[in-house]
Amino acid sequence: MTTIKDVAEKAGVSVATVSRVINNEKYVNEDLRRYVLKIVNDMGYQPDGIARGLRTKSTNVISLVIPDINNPFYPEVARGVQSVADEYEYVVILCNTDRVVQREQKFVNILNQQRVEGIIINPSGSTRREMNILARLNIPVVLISSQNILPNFDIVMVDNIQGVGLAIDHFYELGHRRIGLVGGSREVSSGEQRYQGYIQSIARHGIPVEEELITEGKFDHNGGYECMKRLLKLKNRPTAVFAANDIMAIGAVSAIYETGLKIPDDISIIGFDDIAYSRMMYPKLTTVSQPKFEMGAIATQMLFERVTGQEIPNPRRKILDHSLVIRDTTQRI
Amino acid sequence: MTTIKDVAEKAGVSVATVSRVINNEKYVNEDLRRYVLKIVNDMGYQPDGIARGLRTKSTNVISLVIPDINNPFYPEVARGVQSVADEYEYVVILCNTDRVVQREQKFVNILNQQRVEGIIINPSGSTRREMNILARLNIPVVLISSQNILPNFDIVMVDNIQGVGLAIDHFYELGHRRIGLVGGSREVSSGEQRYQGYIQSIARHGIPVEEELITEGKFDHNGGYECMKRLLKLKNRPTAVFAANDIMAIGAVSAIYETGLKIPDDISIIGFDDIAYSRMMYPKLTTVSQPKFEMGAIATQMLFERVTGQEIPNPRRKILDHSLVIRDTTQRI
DNA sequence: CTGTTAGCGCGTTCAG
DNA sequence: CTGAACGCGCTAACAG
Repeated sequence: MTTIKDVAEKAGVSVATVSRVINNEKYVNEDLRRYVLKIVNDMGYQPDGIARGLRTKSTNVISLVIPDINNPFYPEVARGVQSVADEYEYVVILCNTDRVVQREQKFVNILNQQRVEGIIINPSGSTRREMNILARLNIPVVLISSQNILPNFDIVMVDNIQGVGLAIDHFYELGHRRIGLVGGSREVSSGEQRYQGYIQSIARHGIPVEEELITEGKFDHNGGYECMKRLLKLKNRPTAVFAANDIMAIGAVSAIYETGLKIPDDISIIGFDDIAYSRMMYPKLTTVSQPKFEMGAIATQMLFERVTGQEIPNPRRKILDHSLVIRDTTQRI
Repeated sequence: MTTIKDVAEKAGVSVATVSRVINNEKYVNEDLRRYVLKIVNDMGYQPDGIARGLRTKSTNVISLVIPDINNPFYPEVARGVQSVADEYEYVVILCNTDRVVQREQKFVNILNQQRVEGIIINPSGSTRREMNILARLNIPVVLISSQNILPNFDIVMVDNIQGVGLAIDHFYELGHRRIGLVGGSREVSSGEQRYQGYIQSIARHGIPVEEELITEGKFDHNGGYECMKRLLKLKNRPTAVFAANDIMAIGAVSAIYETGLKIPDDISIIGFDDIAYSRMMYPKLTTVSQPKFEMGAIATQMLFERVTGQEIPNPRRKILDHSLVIRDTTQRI
């Protein structure tokens, strides 16, 4: 690796001058600048980001920590993150925890050591202990799609309770009264919130909440499949089902098809997220849409406002718009 | 941030001793070690990865550069990469180029400056120029699912030509003779190879190659959709279609459904990759399966063999097994 | 406008 | 077994 010193020697100037040239500082003679630049190019010199980082206390890297890279929701968020990170000339380290909290903590530790300048995270769990670990880091943290137990972090999310409300309202208007829940793990905040949204909406319509209609599983395809299986075994099975996310909804669809039932003729179904696949599948999935790319982009924007040292005293909470996208998996009873 | 010096002062020892303790070196008194360790924990000291990196010339980070994070194929590969990176206590910087070559080059430059220790890449393009840029880096590079123009890099891939052969053979055995191609961009090597596989297999069965049955589009849902649209407009449309990857196949399915045709009754279809959706959708997609997770894991393993300085003289080429997974989108004519 | 000097935080000699 | 001194490659003062 050629260093700044090599360049300086070859150019017959001091390292300081080379440093000034490559950092585009003023106060360097135009001719000299051009000359040095030429040498830099000739030698293929690229400044060592590590050494520079040690000096400037900046690494130009942030990180995105997510629970499930196989759920297309997160890649879409990641694209949003990258798009604004690009503007700032930052790279992003993507960490996928596969929902194991222990891995998440290990990542956070390593990231801290690597001196990333900020973290955007959708926690794999939401206990106070985990939040404390994040709080102890001395770098900005933005939470995505997650309720904060400690009021320390900026948050970007949609209103899950209202979102689920839209879904249940739609079922109600279509005449459904026996509505099941294919719920996600209530140990993560979106799981809990969507559960609450279900309960509240059902109650609001004066429908009795029935335990047997409520299931809970992992936030993935198999989780949805298993939950739906249970619902289908009921003597009096639901005519409509809300699933806590699209992947679970797709799992539920698989379960329903397996028993020979038709969608939406026999059972209506609504998901949450509006991943790309929802409009690629047949029948196309009715779902509560949340702005994934924007969520990543806005979170990153908020992160950089802190990374760049702007003093923003209070944690901010940004609620993004959601909407019900009615497609082909819902039908009047 | 507390530094090694702070710890040393508090413990009343030299920084060298603290360094030895945290790096688990021998030759330090057991009692002293325990004492220092306690101080380290009390103060919550974490060594600065940047400073350490400057000294040791190692950053403990590698990178994975992919063209399309929205194609579930790549997240699966990424999981494989992460799984072995974890073992080595490395983190991985994920760069998504959205298939723009220019972005890829920018990433590679930044990564080089950040002194990542190795790169796993599925190039967004495959020109000699791009390969040269990679070759000039002085770090190990492993190519995934990509032919190498320059014989400089380790490669992990499946035999695309044989893979497509499996698909065409299956069509042939089912009685199909009019077989269309929903092809991916031939500017990337997997696109070109799968095209060649199609041509060769068709010819091998003594079927005349017809230009009108061959289309080419972007390697995504819309690409497949557009290609299929063109095929459907033909006076004499194909009875079977091979798509260059599953996402394109799903796009083709959308196009077919839009015209009211049935799958597989009216048209049979086979994809490539075997992404998770392929078995979640209805009808379930027949496809050529390649081992995604393993591909990432093996590539990373090969990368680390070079990162850790083992002298492996010749570039290696690892061909992984593929197989045809027959599901519900193919049928006897 | 340019060069000299001094660290950033750490790991590594080399003495002791 | 332990400590003092040096330097990794770079940028930030401070002189000139």
